[in-house]
Amino acid sequence: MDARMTYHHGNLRQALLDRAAEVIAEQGIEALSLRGLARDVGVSHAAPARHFRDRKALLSGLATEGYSRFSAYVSRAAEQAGGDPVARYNAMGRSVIRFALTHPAYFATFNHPDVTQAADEELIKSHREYMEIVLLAAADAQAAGWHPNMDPLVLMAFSSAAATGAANMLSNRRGSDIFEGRDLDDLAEQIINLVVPPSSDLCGPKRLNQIEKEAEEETCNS
Amino acid sequence: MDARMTYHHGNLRQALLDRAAEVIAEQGIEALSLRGLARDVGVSHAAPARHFRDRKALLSGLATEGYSRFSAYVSRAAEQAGGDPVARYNAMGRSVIRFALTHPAYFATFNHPDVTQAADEELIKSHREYMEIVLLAAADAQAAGWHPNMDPLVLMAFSSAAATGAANMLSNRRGSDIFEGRDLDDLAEQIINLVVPPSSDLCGPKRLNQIEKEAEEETCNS
DNA sequence: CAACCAATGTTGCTGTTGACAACATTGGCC
DNA sequence: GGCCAATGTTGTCAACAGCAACATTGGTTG
Repeated sequence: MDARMTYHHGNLRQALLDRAAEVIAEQGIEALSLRGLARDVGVSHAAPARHFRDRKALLSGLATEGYSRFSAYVSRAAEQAGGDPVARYNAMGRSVIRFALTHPAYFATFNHPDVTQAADEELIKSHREYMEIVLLAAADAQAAGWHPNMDPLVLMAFSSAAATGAANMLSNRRGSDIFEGRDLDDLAEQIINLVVPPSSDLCGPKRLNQIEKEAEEETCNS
Repeated sequence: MDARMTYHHGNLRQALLDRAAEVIAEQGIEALSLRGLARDVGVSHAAPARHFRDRKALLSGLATEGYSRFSAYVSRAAEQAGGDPVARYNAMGRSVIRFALTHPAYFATFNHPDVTQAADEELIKSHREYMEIVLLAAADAQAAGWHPNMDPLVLMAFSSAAATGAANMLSNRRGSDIFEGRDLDDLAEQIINLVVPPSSDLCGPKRLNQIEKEAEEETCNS
């Protein structure tokens, strides 16, 4: 009843993005239509075109916003994890899955064909910023003893693939899958622990002495 | 000019699936329409409805067929890898990525929201069969020394997530991503080697003695 | 202050698509 | 020979994307 009464909406672009996130979370990404959004926001059917050329552009905008939030979310998880770079990287991995489960709408856009095929400059930039955050963190973890001899880019690719793959698997559950009855958070933690051992008790040259001293059990495998 | 002349097509269902795979590979999954397929196959616009209730059902059918091929493809890769269960599992991981790159149409359906949200019985069965193949192979690799103390289901989830995540990442490349100029096959191999060490030189209790004997370098980390 | 104008929103139109209903053709089966 | 289930066709409707022509607004500038 406030801004809606005026001819100009005031912040239509953001209103469309917000409503789009709601619709996706409620009814899935295929149920999204520009005209539907226009109706929901209380605006004529062609108004969205001033802000988003077409459906792809809207999804792309949503993905751009999503990557910003994703970056912030993952960075915050890293900060809260303390000082050990390996523990931080582990926490980042877990946060990827948590983000996918708590913000399914944004996460759904990341892999949507409409978004991945036609990416505009802004989206590419947003995505690259995210990847660079992860790459730096991977390099830090490496410097602290995680796979010391690997190419950091490969390490980043591996861990990103595992984390987003797990996030997909756990959020897109099919009707009767094998994970029936499992605790998702617990499963996620175990998976990420296989990607990045949670603390710095790594199985590598730098740590072999330490391992030998221990009870010869599950330093690397449990 | 052969079967098309008769009133009944003869094998419309399969013709639609085949053409759909072509269209997706050429123009992407969003460009797919039932009416377009009907035109391409030379049949009236409502004929496909006899075989696929709606677009989702078509994609679901394609995914079902895709999982069958996927299972066969991955199983074949395992067979060709020889007898060592760990090497076999590694080969299966690489084959997942190869499948995604060589059969993008089928792979694209696996993660499509229309397919993941409404899965029919057949699709669920087809998907489960694939997962069970992988689960058995994971258990074999485990018995041969790969992460001996972990829950096999978690191991399967981890490696599947990593492999399909990597497949997604490498097939859905955005415009200017970090992997510019890299050899995809090489990247894929390195990633999978981080998931499952290629041969049985594992980093685990059973192998610690062996590690100690070696030159204290990259048994686990390179 | 008045005219202008760029940004934004509206109305109306066209073509495509999905979904449905009524009808036609075919081939197998009794 | 007739029945009938499976399959394909024609016709129709509503929703949508995309476009064009027009309307309203607020800020800018002479």
